[in-house]
Amino acid sequence: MNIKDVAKLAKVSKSTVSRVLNNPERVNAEMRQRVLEVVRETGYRPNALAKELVIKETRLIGVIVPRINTNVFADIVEGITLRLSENGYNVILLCSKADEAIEISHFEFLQKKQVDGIIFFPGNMTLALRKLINTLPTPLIILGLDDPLIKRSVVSYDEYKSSKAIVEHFIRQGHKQIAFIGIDKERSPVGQERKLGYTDALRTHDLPLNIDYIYEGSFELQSGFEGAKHVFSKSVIKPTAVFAATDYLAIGAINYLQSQGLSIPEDVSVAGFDDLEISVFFNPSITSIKFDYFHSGEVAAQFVIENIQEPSIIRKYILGFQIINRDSTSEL
Amino acid sequence: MNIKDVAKLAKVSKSTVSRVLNNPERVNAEMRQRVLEVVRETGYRPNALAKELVIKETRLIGVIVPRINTNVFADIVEGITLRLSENGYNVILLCSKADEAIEISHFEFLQKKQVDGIIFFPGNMTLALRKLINTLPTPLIILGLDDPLIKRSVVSYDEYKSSKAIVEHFIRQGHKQIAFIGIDKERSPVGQERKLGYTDALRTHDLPLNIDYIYEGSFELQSGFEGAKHVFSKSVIKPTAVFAATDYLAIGAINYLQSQGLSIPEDVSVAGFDDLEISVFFNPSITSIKFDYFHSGEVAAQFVIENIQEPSIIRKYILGFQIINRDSTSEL
DNA sequence: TTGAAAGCGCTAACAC
DNA sequence: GTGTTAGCGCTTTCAA
Repeated sequence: MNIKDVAKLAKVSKSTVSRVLNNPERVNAEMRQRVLEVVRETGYRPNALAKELVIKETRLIGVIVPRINTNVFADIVEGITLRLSENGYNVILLCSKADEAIEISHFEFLQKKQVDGIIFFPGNMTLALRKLINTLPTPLIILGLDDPLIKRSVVSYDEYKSSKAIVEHFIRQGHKQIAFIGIDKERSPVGQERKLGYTDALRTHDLPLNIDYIYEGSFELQSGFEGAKHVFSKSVIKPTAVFAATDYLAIGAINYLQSQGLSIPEDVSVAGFDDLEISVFFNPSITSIKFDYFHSGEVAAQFVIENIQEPSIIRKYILGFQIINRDSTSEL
Repeated sequence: MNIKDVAKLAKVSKSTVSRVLNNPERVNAEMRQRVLEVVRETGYRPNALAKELVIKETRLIGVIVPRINTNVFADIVEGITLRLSENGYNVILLCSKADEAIEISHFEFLQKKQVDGIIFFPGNMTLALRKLINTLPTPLIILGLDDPLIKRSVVSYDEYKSSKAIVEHFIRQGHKQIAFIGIDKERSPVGQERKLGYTDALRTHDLPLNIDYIYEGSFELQSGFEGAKHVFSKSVIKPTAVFAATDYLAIGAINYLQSQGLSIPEDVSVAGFDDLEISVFFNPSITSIKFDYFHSGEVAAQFVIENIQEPSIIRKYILGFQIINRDSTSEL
């Protein structure tokens, strides 16, 4: 069933059917009725491929993320999807596993598919990727990473500032021995930003940087456990506070510390990052940094729509954060 | 830049360019080199819309889910996405908010977009939806709900059997006063299945059904708290065990019980459902039912691919479950 | 207002 | 092996 068949059945031309579907006001009521009747009876669905080939607009946005099933990415993707659909756009979702080769092939795929725009959360930034991003003819929004050499709108998270803020929060509470359980450079650039916030906070407040206080592993809960074990067995003077680069890591760390008979926060304060839904119900409830990831997805969606209409606009949006002070941390 | 431009630059015909890109072995090496050279230099990307209009295959699968940012759906979507992309398919992701009208409009959208297949996780099943599902010309896989009147391949979760199993686990441990904290009928059909497993387990073992032991609310943590409060304030004889229909609800319930000075599991055993990543690290670690949602997504992907090749095949896959016995439950 | 015809960028017979 | 041509299903001038 195509437009020609409908036209025949309604005894009108293809053009008229097309008009009824796209500019109904431009066709007189009687014919319009005839056509709509046929459309209803036959269940005719206009072929979007053919239409889009002509109008050069697919109303499709490509979304490239390293993963989907983590709180952060799932929130972002839902924010993007909902906001886009409010504006008549839909999402082709692509998972990159933070692998550059996959990312590049996704870009090629999306170009072929003629998407109207792309929202990209890079794993790591490389030369090849940066070049690709700067030369791609498609509207493109970068998520999570503000590279000065990239001329695109960006939605980023102030990993550095927020990390620094929570470490300074510890310092204000009188802590001087502060450990950091983070994420490997190789695994994510995010880990480095959060680490830098930590080291700079110490430096700013003239506290020594103790290499034994730093552990960098993976995102997994287990890595938080390992990290705390590492830090607390290695160091001579034990830390009084631990900044974990995610709430999962914080929970893992708390588990280790409690298994060693330490009380949180009486013996050690522990803070996390990302404020999981369960963090408030954990025992002790976890002090954390909260970003509204869902909203960042909405903003990215807004940006890409804006860029489709006005490609020259470059915006930078840095998502605000909150320190949520709970029972896992206390004054020294 | 289109195929005609490339042809001109390479001094060959459009067909030759097309062949180089789709059946390179059918064109001699010299011309192939010339064409590939031009493609590389110009960065030409063939327009997939035009191609797909001819070959009638988009290699796109529509995925309709109620939400994205919950552990369950995020896992499913990632499973689908990864498995599909291994097979050269990609995903258009649509969020329905479990709203029938939105679901129906998504189906229409996907038909127009000429997707090769659809994977659909319905909110609730209605007459209109069932009819649509049975008549849609597109290969379609149903997720999460095995309706006897639907003639499609299905991937489902044995909510009933698993719920019954965990309640029977309680019964084997000597519990007789078992409460249920579930989810409103209106919110999700899943809630009812889990409740049925609960009531049937009691019935099977000749235990009385006490209406005061049942609370049905939302998915939220807070609802678990409220549920426990409700059950424990209302009942004369207090329950010795609580089956919560999700781990979030279990955590909420545990929080309430602990706030009342009760020890878990000494005073009350609490079991959850879905085995969140944090459940093992919670204090006490939570007894739960584990489904491999990621894998269910992979299976759905497999089914839809199979249906594209062989539309007549109808398969039913019921995902297995495991009871994970941890510290939140014990013998009476 | 309506219809005829050209064209979007590609593939696939078919003839050479 | 290569080019010519028709056609996929739609929109959009243009003329009537």
